Amino acid sequence: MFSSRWRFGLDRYSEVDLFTDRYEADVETLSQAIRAAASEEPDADGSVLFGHLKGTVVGLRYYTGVVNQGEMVGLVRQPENPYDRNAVMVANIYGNQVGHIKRELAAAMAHVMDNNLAKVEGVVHSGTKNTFTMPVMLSFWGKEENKNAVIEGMARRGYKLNTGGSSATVVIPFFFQLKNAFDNLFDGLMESKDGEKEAAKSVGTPLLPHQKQALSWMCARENKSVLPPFWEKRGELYYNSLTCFSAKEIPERIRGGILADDMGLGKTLTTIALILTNFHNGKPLPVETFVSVAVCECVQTICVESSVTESADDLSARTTLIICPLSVISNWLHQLEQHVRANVKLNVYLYYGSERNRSKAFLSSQDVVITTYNVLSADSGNKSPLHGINWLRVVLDEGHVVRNPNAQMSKAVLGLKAQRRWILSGTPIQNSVKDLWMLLAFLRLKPFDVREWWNRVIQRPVTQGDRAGLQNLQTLVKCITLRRTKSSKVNGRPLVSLPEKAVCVEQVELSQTEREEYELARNEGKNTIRKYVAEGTVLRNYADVLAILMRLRQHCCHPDLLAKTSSDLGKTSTPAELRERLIDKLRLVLASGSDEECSVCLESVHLPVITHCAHVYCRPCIAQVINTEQETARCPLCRSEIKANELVERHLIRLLQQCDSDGKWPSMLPLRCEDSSIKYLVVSQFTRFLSILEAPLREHGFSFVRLDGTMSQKKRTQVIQEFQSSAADSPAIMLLSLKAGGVGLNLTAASHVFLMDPAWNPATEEQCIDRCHRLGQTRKVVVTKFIVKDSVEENMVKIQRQKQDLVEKAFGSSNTERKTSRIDDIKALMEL
DNA sequence: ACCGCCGGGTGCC
DNA sequence: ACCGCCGGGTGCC
Repeated sequence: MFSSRWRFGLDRYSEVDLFTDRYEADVETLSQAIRAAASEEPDADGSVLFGHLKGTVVGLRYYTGVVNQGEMVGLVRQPENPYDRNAVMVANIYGNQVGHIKRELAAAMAHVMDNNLAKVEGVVHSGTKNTFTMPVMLSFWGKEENKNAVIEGMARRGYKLNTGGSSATVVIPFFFQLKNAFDNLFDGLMESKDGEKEAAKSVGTPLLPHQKQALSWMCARENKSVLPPFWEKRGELYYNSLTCFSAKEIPERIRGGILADDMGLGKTLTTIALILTNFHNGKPLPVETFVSVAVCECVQTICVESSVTESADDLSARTTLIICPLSVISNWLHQLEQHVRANVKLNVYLYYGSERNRSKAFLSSQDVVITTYNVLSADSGNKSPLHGINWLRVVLDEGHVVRNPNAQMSKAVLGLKAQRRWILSGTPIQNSVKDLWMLLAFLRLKPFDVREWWNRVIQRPVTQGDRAGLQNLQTLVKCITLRRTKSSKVNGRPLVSLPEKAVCVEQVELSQTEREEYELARNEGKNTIRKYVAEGTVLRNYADVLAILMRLRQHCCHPDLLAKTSSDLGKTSTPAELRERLIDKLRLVLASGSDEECSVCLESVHLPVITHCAHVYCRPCIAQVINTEQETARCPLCRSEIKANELVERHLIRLLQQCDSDGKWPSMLPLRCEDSSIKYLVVSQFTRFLSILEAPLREHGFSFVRLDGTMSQKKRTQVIQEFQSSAADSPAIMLLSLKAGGVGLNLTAASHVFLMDPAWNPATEEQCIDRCHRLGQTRKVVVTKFIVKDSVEENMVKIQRQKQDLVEKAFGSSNTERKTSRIDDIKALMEL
């Protein structure tokens, strides 16, 4: 199953006998990869070349548009043309008309174009000096299924497409190289951008070296007149080497670009510094200060670039408009407050809410106006003040959020008038090359702000694996982007250094009762496993073995965690009552955390089902157990008989948010809040354990929030914001489910981490710790791992690194050697 | 000659 | 356009 485009590509190869069948195995992966990279927009990058045709452009002498040798031209239907409703206009890249396609050919093309059977593109190879007509090479592109219709339709009108060309050739061996290059498109964009610039005095926070570099680069991008990528001066003309277009006037330079630094490197601070440092003519923004002495300092000219040429600018433009997602508005306000000197009066207006001041005069008198994409989008159309102002600068924060060109938001963004344009984004490409178009269009990077040219010159070549296309894309991105990652280095030193991290292991003693209960369970388990070992049935009962381990781990956390067996549900229940209770139980389990671990696969429960003995598993996992053991199938956790038709599924249940919060204060949480500003992450992989912790935390008057996998994205954002706040009444503790949230989760407000129970996979723990031990962390990070002494937890830690291996062996190949070592692992774990 | 041929006028769609 | 086409002038060789 591969895409028609690729089938087409392969047919080509067999035709020209370049490749043999051995490449066919790669086709699936290749097509998938390309599809993923292109997200298939059928009219652009999903198209194949039908063929070429030499045509004629006529009427040159009536129009001013000129073309160069090799220049691409656009073909536009003119159904309203009074002389011929089939008219096809020929225009150069700036949209200046060059001529028309000759009538008879236009009639044939009109049929193809109007029925959307193909897109027709033109390149002029010769005759550019002609007075009256010139030849044009037309190529027809479209969906594979329309190929024959187009070829036949043209042939019927006397035009035979030459289908022997090779422009659509996809050179497979280069593909992976290209794919790799594309993945690294935004890497290493620091070359020759290593000047540093001091921020204006009004910036109160000293910039780090890499931030000074960024400031220097941003000022240069705003002030220096550098030709945009692919433009060069040839005599009196400016020439674009990609499209072969030339113009007398200097192409409009891109004043701005993409700051694509990793999260946490200070894009916001750098942008604030830019606003204050680079006003007109490279001078700082003139701001009022409360202390007269400081006025002199602030207005003082710092480091005026000699190449500043702003004569054509509207010097009355003052305001920088910042557009961001709602969730980061507070961050901007906070950082402006934090980084702008206290004695500096910067006029900042938050253009948000129904009472917002829509006066253009008022808005353009501000230094900074902040608004959201939604407000901008809602405003656009009906006399939007934001669209009526010629801004000094527009900044798109988290710029990658606008990437669907058809969205209202995108149109609103593209309609803004500004002298300088910036995009801030940690991840400028979300999915594919396509995402870049919006960014280039916003920056008005001609000619790529027109989709056709972008598609023809960059997107299609790149998605079809063309080397030159990718190289052009790289050049393009390189010219307008600055990106550093956390691992980038300045003068051989890392950009930022993280504060120290200390990890200590706290051994926890079980109370006497707990120890007795634990030993009981352990001996039971030991005996069971011993029996399996003796019978040689360890592997057949592997799920059971893992369940035993799980129960022991739960013992180490809290007795209430231990799943109740069916006897607790009441043996006298009627089947209907039992079912009712089971549904209730499953609802509780799901409500308290869908990332509950399945005892069979050890992963978060996926497609949860509950057994009649009230244990929750992934449906596929438990189905496999039942399938293997057939009528003798027993619950891996409690050995009750289980039947496939007795499993109760989630979709029968109306999920209710409910927290199981009874429980007793676990003695293992030694919170000492000496410094009241220190915040804590309390992490467990058992969300029910987090629930158990809630009551005692409440009792002891701790303010806390909770983040687990069951929460909606909106709720998560809200909780994170609350926790990250430095306000005095903000929560000091976050109860965090180990697997909740993505890698991007930023919990730097916390500096202490309590890992309440060891995870099978040490990488999971590391990831969790990194949520607070990351850029933005100012304190030393202290991590405490609680391990119950003389328990399975200790052994778990010992074999943590082998866990992945263990699971693989459990469900992997049937290799005898592996089986033996697997059994050894289990024996070690149980101290057998 | 209801043709052919010549040469001037003319010219996108 | 150093073309093609059109239409008026013209007409044996």
